[in-house]
Amino acid sequence: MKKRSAIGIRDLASHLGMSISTVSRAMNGSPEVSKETQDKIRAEAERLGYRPNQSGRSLRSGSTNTVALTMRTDIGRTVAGETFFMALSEGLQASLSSAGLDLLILPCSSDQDQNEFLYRAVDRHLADAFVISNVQRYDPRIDYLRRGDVPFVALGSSETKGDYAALDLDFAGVARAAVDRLTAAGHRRILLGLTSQDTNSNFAFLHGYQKGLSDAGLPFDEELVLRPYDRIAGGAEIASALLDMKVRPTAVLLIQETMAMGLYQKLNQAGISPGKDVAVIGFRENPVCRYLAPTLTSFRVDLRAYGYRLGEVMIRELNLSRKPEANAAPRLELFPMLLVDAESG
Amino acid sequence: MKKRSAIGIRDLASHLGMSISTVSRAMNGSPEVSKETQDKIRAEAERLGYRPNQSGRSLRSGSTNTVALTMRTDIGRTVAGETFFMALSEGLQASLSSAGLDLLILPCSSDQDQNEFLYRAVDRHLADAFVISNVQRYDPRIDYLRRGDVPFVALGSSETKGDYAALDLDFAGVARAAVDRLTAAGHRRILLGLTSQDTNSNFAFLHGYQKGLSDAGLPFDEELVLRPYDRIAGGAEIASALLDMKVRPTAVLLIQETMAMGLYQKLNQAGISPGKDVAVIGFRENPVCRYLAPTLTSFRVDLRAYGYRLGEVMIRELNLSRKPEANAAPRLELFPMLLVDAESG
DNA sequence: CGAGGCATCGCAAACGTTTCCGAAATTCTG
DNA sequence: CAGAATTTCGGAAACGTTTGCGATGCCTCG
Repeated sequence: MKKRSAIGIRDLASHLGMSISTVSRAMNGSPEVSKETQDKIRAEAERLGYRPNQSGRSLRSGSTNTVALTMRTDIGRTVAGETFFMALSEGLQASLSSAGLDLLILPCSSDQDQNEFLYRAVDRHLADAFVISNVQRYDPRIDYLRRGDVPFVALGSSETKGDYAALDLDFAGVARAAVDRLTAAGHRRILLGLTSQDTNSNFAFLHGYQKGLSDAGLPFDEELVLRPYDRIAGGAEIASALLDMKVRPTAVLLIQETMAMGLYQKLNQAGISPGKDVAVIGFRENPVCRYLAPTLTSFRVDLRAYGYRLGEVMIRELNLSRKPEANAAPRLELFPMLLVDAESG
Repeated sequence: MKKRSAIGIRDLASHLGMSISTVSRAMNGSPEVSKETQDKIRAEAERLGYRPNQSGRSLRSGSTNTVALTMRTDIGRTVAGETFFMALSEGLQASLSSAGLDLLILPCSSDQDQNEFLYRAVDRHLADAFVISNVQRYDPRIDYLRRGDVPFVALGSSETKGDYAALDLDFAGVARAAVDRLTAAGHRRILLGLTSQDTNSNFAFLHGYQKGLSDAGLPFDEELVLRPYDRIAGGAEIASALLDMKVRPTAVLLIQETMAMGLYQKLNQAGISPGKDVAVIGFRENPVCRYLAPTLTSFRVDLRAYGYRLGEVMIRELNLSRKPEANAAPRLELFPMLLVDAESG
């Protein structure tokens, strides 16, 4: 059963007539071994197909040269998460590999607690560093990682205090810009579609929305904020709510662009045409937006670049000699997004 | 820097006043240690927050208790891809965890060679077993894994011979059923939209299509087979081709349902209404299909169940005492799909 | 020419766990 | 009740790698 007699460093060393330590150093590019010997060893390693065993290596050195990205599979299952994680990890991978790091994704299913899930991965030392996604407004994982002194980057902002790195899309900025645009076009009642999750992005989006309103001297009406559960079907919910209102809003701002599908459908059924009777703006452009009719005005982000930047931040964290300050503010970086001027708003 | 003074099995043993071996056995549920001692050890482990170090464990035992799913990120970046892998890995995870196995996703970006990518992961012994996806028509990874005697399941069928397990959606069956349905409705010229990739699913789909035609006594016309590169935009290409044909096809069968978006748009622009003037059937239903107008007729698969089944097959493979037969046929299992009778065809 | 420095490499001790083997304690058998 | 069988546990050797330290040879410099 355990047939796999892979070639080990010992075999390689004896083939070469050299010591294990020299071979090890050569494979790791240590300056202590001469250039020629390195080349010879590398060549022989290639010839014999030797690749260092990761377990032995990380057992001894304590590092795996790997960073793990945690991902909730139930999030991605909505059409929403769509291209997000794939494109992101593509950029992340590219960025990390330039520093000799590997990427690995840890999928956390909906029936698992995402906190316990992370703790387990950390304790088993599956990776040297972690990217946590689906960050909650107050996220205990952040404290855990900081306490354990394991490097990480939060993908998404949080209210949890402390000295750590975080990267997020500019939810607040986008919401504000969208509201600015709508008020400039004369809209005064703007429906806001959030999600039911307790993520910080909801709050940031809401704050941007409020800021945009006050910029225009408009009052904030709690009734105009909706938090449907499902993504696509949530759009229909929002449409229904809109249709039921006595003073009907003339614009809708969606944190989830896929909500536009349900919204469009429901509005059309009611004889209200989106983009004409009601302006619609979505948060993040995705390929589907371009095939809605009318095409959906939204904000574009280069997800691959976003992932690449995420990797850069991670590499910085790994090289950081940490002097943890207790109550410092998170080092939050917001990634820019660009307005895509389409037909719906 | 290496502050992480995690608690080890030695600490736990000395805390308990027992030997390391007993503790190790207790943690692994060995029958050699009495029930009471096990409980006591488990409790203390819980109290101290001890979790076995994965590196040490797998170095000694040679197994990681982990299966890896390889995934191309450029595939997933298409709209359908991500919901596919997310839902799949959710089911897979559930299934594997019932056998005490962990799941881990290895993302392979578009600028990496997916063969080398796998070889590296295998040689470094990142996981005990692998699920390879994006299986090519002749896939060298299969030979590699068989030669190395590492357990794996191919997610997707292949022409590569040998004694190995494979699981796939029933592309051929679906294509045939779709064609049967269309010919029964009187269609005689059916456009077929494949992808430009060299995957076996393209061939299976084509074969099912041909079988369906011959069932109805219709000739096969190579001209009716299109292989656009992009998914959504590919739909537009197909529409253009359709419009240009002298004898215009009255139905379209798509291996990629997202092609329907571009197809619909282009057809509508030309004054041809899909579902009325031209019947359209897609391969796999996804949430978007329901929001197309007209709704897209397609075939449904419970992706979570698909993933769950994948896990079961994997577990079977892991328990299999392998006596590799050289030229045996792959043990291919086809997962059933269900017709969703919608408006477009 | 001798002493010190540098470049290059080998020896052996870890890293944390599993597991073979033997020892001790307990129960069973005749 | 003696001996055998069984249960329960501890000692210690691995697993494959990295790395501190010491050894060797060679070069340089006073």
